[in-house]
Parts: sequence; C-alpha cells; structure tokens
Amino acid sequence: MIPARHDLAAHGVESTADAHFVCHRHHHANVDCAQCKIRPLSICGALDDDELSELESLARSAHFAQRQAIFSQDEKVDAVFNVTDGAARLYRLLPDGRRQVVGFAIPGDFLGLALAEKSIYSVDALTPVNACRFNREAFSSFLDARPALLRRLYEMAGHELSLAQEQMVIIGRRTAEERVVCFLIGLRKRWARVNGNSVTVPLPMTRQDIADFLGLTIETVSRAISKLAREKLLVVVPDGVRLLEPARLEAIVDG
Amino acid sequence: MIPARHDLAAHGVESTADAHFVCHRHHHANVDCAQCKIRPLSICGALDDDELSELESLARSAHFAQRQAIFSQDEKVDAVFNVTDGAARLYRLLPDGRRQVVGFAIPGDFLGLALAEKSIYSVDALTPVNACRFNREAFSSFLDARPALLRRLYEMAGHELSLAQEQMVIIGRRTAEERVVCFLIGLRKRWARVNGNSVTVPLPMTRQDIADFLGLTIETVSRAISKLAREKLLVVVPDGVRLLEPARLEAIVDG
DNA sequence: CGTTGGGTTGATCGACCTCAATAAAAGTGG
DNA sequence: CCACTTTTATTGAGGTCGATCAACCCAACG
Repeated sequence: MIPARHDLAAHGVESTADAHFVCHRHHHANVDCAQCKIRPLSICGALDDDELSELESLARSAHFAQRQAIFSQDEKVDAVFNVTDGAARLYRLLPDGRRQVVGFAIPGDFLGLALAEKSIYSVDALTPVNACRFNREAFSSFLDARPALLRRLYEMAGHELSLAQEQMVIIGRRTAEERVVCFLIGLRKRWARVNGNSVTVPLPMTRQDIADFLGLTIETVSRAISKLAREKLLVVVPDGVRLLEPARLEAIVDG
Repeated sequence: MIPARHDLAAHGVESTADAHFVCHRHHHANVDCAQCKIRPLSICGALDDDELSELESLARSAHFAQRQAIFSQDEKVDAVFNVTDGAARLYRLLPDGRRQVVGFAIPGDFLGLALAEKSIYSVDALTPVNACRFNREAFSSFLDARPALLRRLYEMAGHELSLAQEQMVIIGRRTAEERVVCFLIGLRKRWARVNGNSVTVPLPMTRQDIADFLGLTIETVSRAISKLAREKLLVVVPDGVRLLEPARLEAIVDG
C-alpha cells in the first residue's frame, strides 16, 4: 500500500504564490537592519556597514498571514526572503497527494537559497511571518559583486545540505520513536539560536506536518509523543513540548 | 525492531582516510586538463583558459583502489577531489552500525563540496577511482579570488541540495518498488552525462549499497528488481540493468 | 451550541523486515 | 585450469512495526 496519502485539499493554502503582492500595513516598507534582532543569525551578519546599507536598500519588508503561500512548487520564483519572525514549512507533493515536508524555516533562515528560477517545493507560513524580501535577480546581481556574501550563502548551502543528509539518515534508518526524538532535539537546537536554549520547544507545525517531515503518519507521531510523555521524558504544552530529560532523550538517539 | 542493522565489519574498507598518500604509479603526477573528457561536466567547465591553467597547477592526479577510503566520517578533510573515472559511495553510519548511503559519486562529481574541515560522512571507492586532488585550503583560497568558480560551486551545492530533498521524498513517501524505480531512472539520467543516454544502467554498487541508499533491506531491493525483470521492464546484466521500457518505468514513478 | 480542525487512542492489517536456505559469482591457492 | 572459500544475490516462510480504519476528545469559534 501507499503510505501517507492524503487529500490535496487538506494541505490547501489560502492564497497563491504571488499573494504577497496583496497590500498589508507593512508591505513595501523599507527595512531597518539596525533594529534587526536576527541579523547575526542570518546572511546579513557577513556584511560590513557599507555592504549592509546597500543590501538594506534592496530589501523590503514583507508579511505573510498564517497558511499563506510564500513559494509554490514548480512555479516561478521572483523574490527570495530572509525570515525575521514566525515559521514556515517547505514541502514537496507527489502527483497523488503524498507529501514530504523537506524542512521548516524559523527566524534567521533564508528562503530561496538556491536562487533557482523555479521552486522545486512549496513554502507556506505556519504562523504569521515577517521577512525581508529581495527581488531574486537584483539579489543575484548583488551577490556577483559581493564575494563575501556569496561565500556566506555557499556555506549556508553546505549547512543545509548536511541537514538534508542527516534527515535522510533519520528517515531511512531510524525507528518511529527515534525519528520523533531526533526531530525534537534538532528543532530545539535550531530554536536555541533564536530563543536561547530553553527546554521548551515551540511546535508551530501540526502533527501532520511533523509526520510528513519524518516519513510517518500522524497517529504514529502522536503515539510516540504520548509514550515519551508517559515515560516522563517530556510534557506536552500548548503549541510545543517541554523536554524534561534532554540527556536521556539524547541517549535514545546516539546510544 | 531496528531496521537494517548490519555488522560494521561488513562495510569495512581496506584503508584509512589518508591512505591516498601511499604511492601509486600516478600519484603526485600533474593533471592534463586539455585531455580531460569530463571537464565540461565538472567545475572546471566554469573557467576561462587562464583560470583553468591556474587551477590545473593546484591539481594533482590521485588514484584510489576499489574499497579504498577517500573520506572518513568525523575525520579531518585535507583535500577535495574531482572524480574523473570510477564511482564512489557516500554514507553515514549510526553508532550501532545502521548505515545510510547519502549518495553515489560518478565522473564529473565533486567530493568535498562543502569544504568543511571535518567530513560528516565517509566516502570510499566502489571501483578503482581516478580523481583530481586539490589541497582543501589552497582550493578554498583560490575560490576566494575566483568568484566565477565560487558561483559555480554554489550552484552545484544548490543542485546537490535539491537531489537530497528529492531523496527525502523517495525514502519518506514512496513504496519499495517506487524507490527502486526512482533510483534506476535517476541513476540512468546521471550516467547519461558521461555515457550518453544508454538504456543500460551500470550499477557499480552492491544491492546492499542500493538498499542503504533507499532505506530498504537487500532482500526487498532484490525482490523489487526480480519483479521488474519478471514483468519485462528490465533485464539484469553483469554489473547493471538494462531498462527495456523506460516509459513504463517513468509511469510507475510519476503516475 | 453545533461545527470544525486538531489531537489521541484502540483494533486490525499489511508492506517490509527478519531469518534461513540456496544459488551464483568472484576470488585464491595449488 | 580446477577445487575451495568468500562474497553477493536470490528466493521462501514467518514475524513485526508502523499504516490503516475508526471512534472519540477537546478547544476554538461563529
């Protein structure tokens, strides 16, 4: 049987790829890098003051409502984004509706890293998202004149690649429980750059999103989390989990 | 139960990471880019004549025997390679011996793309391998002075990333038979750049390697190939398969 | 207060894994 | 060149982890 097929409608989003052109309060506003809390986490951290102000002039602030599309699979990409607030999911759909989430974006993450003309996956907002928007071609040209930034992006691409390979190991060779634990530990580590390393891991995505990220079903994810809670390794809190024994969780994964 | 655990010994390689320092006939020989058949496929294709001769002077020809290690997981990387002949497997091991193959390298592929100090995976030769060897730090410096090459590598990294994400979809959301068909079609497409698009797909890797790439067991891979052969979609030939009906195979995958 | 979208839990089923036997290659040494 | 071993691949029988199907809970919300 075919695993994890579900209705395309179930993943429907409220808007199309270029929906970010609709007007919002903040749309087309310039950005203020000086105030930006996530600058050191993002590509902008690689720039000196002059470069930063140049890049700043290319950037426009953008906002996406929850569930709004940021990219759509197989469609043209005309802008790239640096996420400053909120979270998004990146996923690919098979023709019959099976879905694989290939990643989640949180503040500091760059969307459209490959600068490809067409997106090979869809991205939509899990929560309201604020981002810096760059015209793709303008950004690409800027890059050609700024080897330091290009180098930084190259390093980020290498990092993404290693995360993707790690995810292959998780999906290909780990048990359901291990997958869930890897996911929670990995996500906590990523949030740490934004939140400090709190033991509370925000989960802005649904169980279905987690399942589609881990190659599992929603029921299996739910059961795994329940089991971990029963074993007092974590507690489920609104919109997340609190890890009670990070060390024992780590042991499940690399023991 | 834990899937696909096997003895570490079963994957043992005959040599350590820096075994390429042992002498061979061609070791430390200069390379001759003018004679290189795979130049247009590789990073070198991005260079003009001046740049190429500069890069040529950094390159030394290297040879690896079958099963010899090229990189080792968690160990220092002091050189990167451009494969000119042969094939290699890239894989990660879990502490208990479970293995995930994250990719296969064929002529034209670059090993060490991320230029990381430590390798996150192991690489060893499936067949005798010839490659251009570059000192990692020297290559990295060369890169800083050659934005065009950096850009090319950045694009290659983006391509690798999209392959890795595609592989996530395959492992996470496809059935065993689909995985095997995706693998054969995808590999054929990659060989096409080297061999022309022959319907014969060379398989220098073992069934175990394929299984570890697809998140399956060797038995499941074997059964899937047998089934495809029984259905006259392919025939098994020494060291490979011949695809009899590529169109129907494609249909299994994107139907 | 009915509806709707998540989430949890239970019972059953099946795709793939495990275990086992055999076959076919590929080395190896005499 | 041929026994002998070792490695790799195939095939079968049976077991299991996670999928499927289904019921139910709960909070949000118009």
